[in-house]
Amino acid sequence: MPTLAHDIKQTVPFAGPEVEAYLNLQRTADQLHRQTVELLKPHGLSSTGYNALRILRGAGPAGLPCSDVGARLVAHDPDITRLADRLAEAGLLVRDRKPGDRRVVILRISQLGLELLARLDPLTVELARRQLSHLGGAGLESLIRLLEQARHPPIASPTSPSPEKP
Amino acid sequence: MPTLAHDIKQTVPFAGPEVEAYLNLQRTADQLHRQTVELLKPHGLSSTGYNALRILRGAGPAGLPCSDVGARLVAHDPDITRLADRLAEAGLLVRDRKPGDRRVVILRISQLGLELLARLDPLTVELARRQLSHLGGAGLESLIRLLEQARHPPIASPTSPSPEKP
DNA sequence: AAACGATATTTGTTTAAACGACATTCGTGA
DNA sequence: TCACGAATGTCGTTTAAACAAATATCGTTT
Repeated sequence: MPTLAHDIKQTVPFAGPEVEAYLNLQRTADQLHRQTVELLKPHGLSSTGYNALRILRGAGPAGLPCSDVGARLVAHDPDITRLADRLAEAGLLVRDRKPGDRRVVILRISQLGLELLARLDPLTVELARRQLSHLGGAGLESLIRLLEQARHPPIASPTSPSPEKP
Repeated sequence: MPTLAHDIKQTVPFAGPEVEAYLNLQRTADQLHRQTVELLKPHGLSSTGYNALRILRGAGPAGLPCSDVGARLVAHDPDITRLADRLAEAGLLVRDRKPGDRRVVILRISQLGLELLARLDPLTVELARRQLSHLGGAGLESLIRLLEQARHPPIASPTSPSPEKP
């Protein structure tokens, strides 16, 4: 008779509203993300690739170093090299060495990449609307505010253990 | 002079609140998820594995078929076989054939698995609190409600294209 | 009971993410 | 100018996710 399991069993449903919110967040994000992946798949693009191309479009013809692209991605990808490999092979971006600093590689979106984004943007915008418009204007604003707030905890980076806890 | 890119550039910042909410959702979920992955890593467990074990604990000694576990996971994993392989090899669960129906494989959490969860639960709960408690009780309830609402659009599955749009 | 379709899991293969080691280049200071 | 440390990418390898095909079992019908 494992009292361990028995004790825990009691607390299973939800260990407080924070855990419930966390699980809802992951579940919802995953569900919506999968729909985006499905939308992008027939165009031969991953969601990471799509995000990278949008970042590069935002950077304009000046392009952006690999590291900057990696830092701005929603899911920080430490391996931009291979991501850029695939996008370059598909002709969606171009790679150049930075004139002043030969360490950095500048990524620029190509005309083909711009055209692909121009085709994809209406689709992803429409998808987001189908997914979320029923929350209403006030609901969306509230959700946005709460999510931003969640990403910015008041103190002490949550990854590092609290320095004292006697 | 690519007017295509130029036109789009205007609309880049955010194509409406739904897109802004979507990106915030993905960004926030990814940030919090990575912290959970970091927390679990030293214990040799992936977040999917951790979720699967919690589902099995909730199922009790009766266990649960593979397919049921897959359906209840936050990120529906179509490949439970290999997930169960790893967890079984680590001694965290046991596999049995269902007596009445030899097609289905019943997964049961082991004593070792229960003990691991008992050690991990306080850590994940504390992490969730560090991540989200600053939203406050009202904020958390509001967030939970909005996320649940987001997962349940009023009509027409968002994955299938709307049947008519002339 | 033999055959058919449905269900549940396994297996093989491709693809991408994760992690670490390595190489190149730059800036700085002896 | 030479050496040293930091910054930036690249590459090799391990691990897991994604997808399709194959296998085994069941329930039902003929």
